[in-house]
Amino acid sequence: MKRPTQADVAKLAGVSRATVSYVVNQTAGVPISPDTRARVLNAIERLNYAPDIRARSLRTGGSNTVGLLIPDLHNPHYWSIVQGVEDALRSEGLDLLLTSTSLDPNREEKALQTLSGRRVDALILTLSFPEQSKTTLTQLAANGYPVVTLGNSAFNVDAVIATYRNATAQVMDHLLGLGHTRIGFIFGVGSKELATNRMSIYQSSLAAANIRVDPELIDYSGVRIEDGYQAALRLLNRSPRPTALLVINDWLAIGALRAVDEIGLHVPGDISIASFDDTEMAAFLHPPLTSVRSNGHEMGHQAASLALERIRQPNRPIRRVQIEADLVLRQSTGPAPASQ
Amino acid sequence: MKRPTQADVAKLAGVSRATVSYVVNQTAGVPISPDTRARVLNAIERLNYAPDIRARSLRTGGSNTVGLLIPDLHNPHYWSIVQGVEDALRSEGLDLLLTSTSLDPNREEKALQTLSGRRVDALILTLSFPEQSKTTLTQLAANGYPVVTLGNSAFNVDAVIATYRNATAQVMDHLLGLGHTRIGFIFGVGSKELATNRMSIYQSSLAAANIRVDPELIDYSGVRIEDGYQAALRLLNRSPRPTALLVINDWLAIGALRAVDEIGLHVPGDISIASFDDTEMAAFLHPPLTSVRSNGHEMGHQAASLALERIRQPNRPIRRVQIEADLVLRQSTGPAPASQ
DNA sequence: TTGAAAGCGGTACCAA
DNA sequence: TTGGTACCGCTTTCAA
Repeated sequence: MKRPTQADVAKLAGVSRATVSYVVNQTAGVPISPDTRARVLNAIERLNYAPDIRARSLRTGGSNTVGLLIPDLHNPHYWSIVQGVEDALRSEGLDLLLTSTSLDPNREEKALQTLSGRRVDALILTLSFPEQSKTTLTQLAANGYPVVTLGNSAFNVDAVIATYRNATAQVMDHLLGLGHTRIGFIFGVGSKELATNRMSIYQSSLAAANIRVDPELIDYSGVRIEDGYQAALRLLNRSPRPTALLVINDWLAIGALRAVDEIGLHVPGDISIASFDDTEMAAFLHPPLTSVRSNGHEMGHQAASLALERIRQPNRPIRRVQIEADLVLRQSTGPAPASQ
Repeated sequence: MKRPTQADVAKLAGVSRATVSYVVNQTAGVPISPDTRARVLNAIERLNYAPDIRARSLRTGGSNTVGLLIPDLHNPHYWSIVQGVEDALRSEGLDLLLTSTSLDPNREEKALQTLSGRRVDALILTLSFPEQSKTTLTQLAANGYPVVTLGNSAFNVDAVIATYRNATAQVMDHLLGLGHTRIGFIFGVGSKELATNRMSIYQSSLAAANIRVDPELIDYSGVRIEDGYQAALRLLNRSPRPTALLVINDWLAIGALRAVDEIGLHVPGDISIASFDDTEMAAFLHPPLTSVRSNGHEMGHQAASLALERIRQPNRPIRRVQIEADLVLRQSTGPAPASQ
């Protein structure tokens, strides 16, 4: 039981294959008599014909599709990126091909190859392991293939990056200003390189306040909620106990909140918690989270725009779009408890 | 700057296109001399050649890819479905093509067509608007195209369905047993048809306990957290106030928890909350949610297995896999408050 | 207004 | 062990 092809339609309608193509695509400048058109349409209907996109794309050279690579399905931040890309693409009538690498370094490069092997019109990449994927990516770019990196500007391609510098400094100042001196950091990220800048600002902010950076207060956890929970338990068992926790994303912060709760402490009375991303849920948690907003939707949208521009203007100079993160204050941060 | 093709490689290596194909695919039964192989490999390397998957798939008839349609990126339940599908596929070396419809009825059918137009080897569909997509889907199935529906068994195709019947009755009995008589229902679902069975059990359970089904206690909300929050506010403003809230999924339950909090009430002291899906976060919320677990990962995994079977055995009889939801009790449900 | 045929980039059969 | 070539399903000149 094979799917019907253009030829089947042509035969049934008693026309040539070219004619079928004309009516299917409403090809400009090729007038078709109402009668023929009707016969073709009828045949299509009866056979339930739908064109083979592979063949069309092979012939025309364009696929009308953009490929998107994201690292991990578990972090809601990425879903807003996907949503942003999708919205932008859809409004231009393009399709989205989505792949996740589940934070597997080997998968990432393979996925890259698969995606580009499909000859999608452009690639939007949120890399977790830039080092691993470097060769493949560089070669693609060298071939003139439209590539946009998201959250990474280490390659010679269009890029969208969130600049966490100021906002991270702000959140640290916020915590320091509230009198916190022992600030734990739950650093659960797929690949360390992704967030080194945030780490270094965490450290330099402490240094600027004349506070020693205590390695015991930095926890390199996994990326699941459970990992955030465990990390928080570990940190809260240090003594003296930290009075604030900075968490690398909202998702892990959920786990941290639970840990505080189970130990019988309160947020923000005993422990302040601040995180990154400000995803949809942040404002609704208990208590609502102070979070550094990095607007995934906007990032996705911009990335898609860059991709479209590049498709239409292959030779325009490389562009980098920066999206400035900002701090959203809510109830999960407060003054450090008076004494310890 | 076009990407190199097989022909380019052949020319550079001084061999025929066929030979290139042989070494690329390590075609069984076609021995290639070490020398030629080396020359070809070298040419591939130098040109940075990667085969065009469209062309290959066109010729071979298989794409090694399964398409997955999900309704909505906002509900974490779907994330776990995607993850389940992906895991199953990956272990068999297949690729995943993901599309979301953002709960737009028009998009759903269009996405269906795009996906099938790509001639992926199979389609896994989580339909929100079965009525709209009926024609397209039926025709695909009639053509013998491998299709698996997830959460819907209304079509004559392989299907994975979660049976909520028992677990929903259980959660209702649980609440009724705790003395709740006014149980609100936040029914925020992309399309009503998706959860009518849960609704009817909600109603019949009440009836069986001789409790009138109060339409005022059923809130048809949207699908975002904010919607769940607003719905809860509305319900909690009824008088007499409901003492328990059943929420159609964990995501909306986050909003409901927030609403209770803001009104100054407590869960479960004043209000019990139970929801569906039992996604990763449920156990970590404040308080941990009583939830009907429908194991999205398992559903996705099973769906992928059915798809694979169907690909390999196009004529095997249609199979339906049922996944029984079960109730997970946590701290968000408790005895109804003594008096009102 | 319609049709014939070349070709997109591969695969695989058959011959050499 | 390698090469020639028909063909997958479509688009797009060019001619009729």
